[in-house]
Amino acid sequence: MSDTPEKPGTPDLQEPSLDEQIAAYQREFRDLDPQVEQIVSALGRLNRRMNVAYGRQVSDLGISNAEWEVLKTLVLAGAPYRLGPGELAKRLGLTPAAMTHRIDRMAGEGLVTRDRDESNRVRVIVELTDEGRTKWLAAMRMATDFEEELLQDLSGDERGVLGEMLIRLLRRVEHAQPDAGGRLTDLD
Amino acid sequence: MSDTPEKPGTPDLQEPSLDEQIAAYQREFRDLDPQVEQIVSALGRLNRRMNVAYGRQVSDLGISNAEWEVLKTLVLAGAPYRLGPGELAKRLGLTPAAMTHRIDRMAGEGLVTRDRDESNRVRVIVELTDEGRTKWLAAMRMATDFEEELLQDLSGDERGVLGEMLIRLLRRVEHAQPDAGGRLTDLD
DNA sequence: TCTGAAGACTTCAAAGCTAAAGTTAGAGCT
DNA sequence: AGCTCTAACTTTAGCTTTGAAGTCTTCAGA
Repeated sequence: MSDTPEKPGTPDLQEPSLDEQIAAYQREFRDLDPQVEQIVSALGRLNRRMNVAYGRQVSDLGISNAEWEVLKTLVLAGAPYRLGPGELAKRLGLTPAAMTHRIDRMAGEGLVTRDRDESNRVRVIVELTDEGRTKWLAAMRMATDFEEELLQDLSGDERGVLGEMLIRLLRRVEHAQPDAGGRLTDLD
Repeated sequence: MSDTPEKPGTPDLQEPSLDEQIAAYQREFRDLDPQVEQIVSALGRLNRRMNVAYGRQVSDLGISNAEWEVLKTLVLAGAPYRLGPGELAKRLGLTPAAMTHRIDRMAGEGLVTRDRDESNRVRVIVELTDEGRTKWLAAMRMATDFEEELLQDLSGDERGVLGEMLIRLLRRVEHAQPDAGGRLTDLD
């Protein structure tokens, strides 16, 4: 009964420290480059933690991380904040089937509307509602506060350097085409 | 018919470029710090792409990303590569229920064994099989090759700087305790 | 105009996860 | 011994996602 009090839905996550982990890997796998491993593992852990943090924040608004992703995508499309399910699915990396269900829920919650395109009745138009936009804005404020806090220890120069390096890595992964050898391709 | 030929299970993922995305956000949200946004978005995208890449690689070994996580955790525990379901669940950030099912599958595939602890029959011991260890090793080789390729453009010095900065960020997120205000907490 | 084909979702069945409700073994009292 | 409590899984019900199989336009040809 003394353990960390957490919101349900978020198990505890007890990992060995990064240093311990790298040391253990080196014992088991001689060829490991500890510097590379440090970067890769830190990236992975950072992301996990960040996603949890985002999830908790937006849950206070009554939405899930998944729903927030949809809101962001619609806002990014620009006014009038409309996209078809297929396009949404592509940008979010989901199957169209999953998108259908997600839109169902969100429409039920009043975050978006779903209508047939009258000029081409095969198409469907998903549009952000005012409520959806309001929630997006609130989530955005919380997220940017959190992100600023996260980067607090880095100076402006350091941030520039970090951003530049990450973008170089990103380019390497994004530009790598789906290839025969099974390396370097996209999506989660 | 002309689109990228991909393995099934991995939708296309068509996002706007990072620059476009940041520009769009600035139009919609005045307070945005583009430098922060660049770092955060790049982190997120990098991780998505990397996870997909890992997933494709290990699928060639007939295992899923989820199974590979379990193999890694067992190996990290060190010889004789044993852990209980509860401990595994904590380290992987899963519920015990999910762990039970995952172990079921993996035991069925011969990657691990599941036995009751004779000295304390409430406990269960999950142990890596030789086959499991072999697959872990093969996956590890593919992963490290991929990671080395990913970091190819960074010099040794740059890698050091990057790693150090990421660890500083990680510390900030990991040390932040689950708190009342709903910020900075853990798990995926 | 009718037919066939393609495109854009939607529906359906099955996989994998979470939350909550069991089970069962070991521990501490009385 | 007998009881109750707790710990460590397992089981059950319900979601969310995927892959595959529809359904319903629209368009191009015959």
